[in-house]
Amino acid sequence: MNELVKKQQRGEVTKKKILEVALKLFSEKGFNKVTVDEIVKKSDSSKGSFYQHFRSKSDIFLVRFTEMDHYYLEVYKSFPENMDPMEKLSIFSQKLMHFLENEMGKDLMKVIYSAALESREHTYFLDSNRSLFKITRTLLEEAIEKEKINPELSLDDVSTMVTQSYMGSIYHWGLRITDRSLDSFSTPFINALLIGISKKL
Amino acid sequence: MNELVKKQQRGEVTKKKILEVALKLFSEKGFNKVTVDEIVKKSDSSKGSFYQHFRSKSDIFLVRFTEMDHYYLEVYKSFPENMDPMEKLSIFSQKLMHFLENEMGKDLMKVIYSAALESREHTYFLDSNRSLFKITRTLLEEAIEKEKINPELSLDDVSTMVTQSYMGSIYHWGLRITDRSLDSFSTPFINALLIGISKKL
DNA sequence: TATAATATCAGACTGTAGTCTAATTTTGGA
DNA sequence: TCCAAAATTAGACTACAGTCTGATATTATA
Repeated sequence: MNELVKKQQRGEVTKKKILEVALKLFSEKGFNKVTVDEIVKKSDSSKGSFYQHFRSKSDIFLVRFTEMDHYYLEVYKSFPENMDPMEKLSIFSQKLMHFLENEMGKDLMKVIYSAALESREHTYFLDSNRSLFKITRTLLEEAIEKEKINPELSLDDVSTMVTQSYMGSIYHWGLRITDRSLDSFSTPFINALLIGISKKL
Repeated sequence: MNELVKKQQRGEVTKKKILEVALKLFSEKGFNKVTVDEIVKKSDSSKGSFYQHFRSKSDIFLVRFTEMDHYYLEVYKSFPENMDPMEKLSIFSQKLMHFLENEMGKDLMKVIYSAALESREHTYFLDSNRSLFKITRTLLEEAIEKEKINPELSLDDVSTMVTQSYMGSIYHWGLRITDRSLDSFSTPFINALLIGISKKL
């Protein structure tokens, strides 16, 4: 065991150290007040190591963001089999937003949202949200099968709309200087959208 | 006349020159490939002048973006008096997105959306959209008066939702590498939202 | 018109993210 | 075990947005 750990690449240890120190500094002082030089100094590392393990300063946040994939899956699996798929979607979205605000925080979300627009690799954001998109797509697929959704809309259509509504909620909240919670903004919005795409009786 | 022009502050002439040169360079090479040094050199100006007239490099784009206020008002005023307010909103939104894509362009929109998240002055974005928000709010007010909207929703609620849907449409489109137009993404989304906030019969 | 206050301008300077190169360590195959 | 290839590391260096200072021009006021 010990040997196995030791045989793990030295690099992984360094990466973890840098990640920890960086996240600690970001939470203490805010992303913009922390420099990469400070991070590498306080983690007894170097610029070379930093950029060996992370593509950019904001990549630190992206790594944390992406690590949380498993949470979405847990929420998804927690739904009872027979629950209305539109209700699942609504609750899933609400829990997602609550999670993003409380576990990730506004600073992180703003940095990621901004960096995604600036990054030339379009994979940046979409990759790290892949498992999230997969879940909402699955839920929407179920809703279509159960004829809960306006039959004029395709799975791609509604899947895009849900993505747009998530992005709109988060971006809007990121801009506002407010104490109101993200989900207090997002829930009415997403629920209105879900009504809008529902099959009319 | 000539005298009046001459009496205009020297500064305004410089500002205009910088703006023109910068926009030309941005459209030729893209925002990120143009440096402020290049802009001031090619406009026979200096860093001092640049930052005298603009708060930042991206402020150039914001100025252009904000100059276009009057367009929204024209569209708004073009609607016949008796048109359904929800239809007005739908058409207004569609024209807005078409305008943003074709007159502003994706590069500009991405830069502005990203800079807004990074700027410490929260006025950055909201200010430059003030007249837009005013119009959508007026349209929503009219819709509420005519009882077209779910009475459980306040004007603030629906106004926020429309803003969220605009931001979501634009942000989502900004991320995607696609030839599809912005309004082909935004229109179904915004229309679904409008259905979702409508008063049920 | 004289002068003080303000606006404009030039360009050197600073801060910081990210790159590059060369040294060192680790690993995997012979 | 030995060595070549690959991974890791250090830190000097570059690029560039934005700041600062001091000079010059313009305007407002007396």
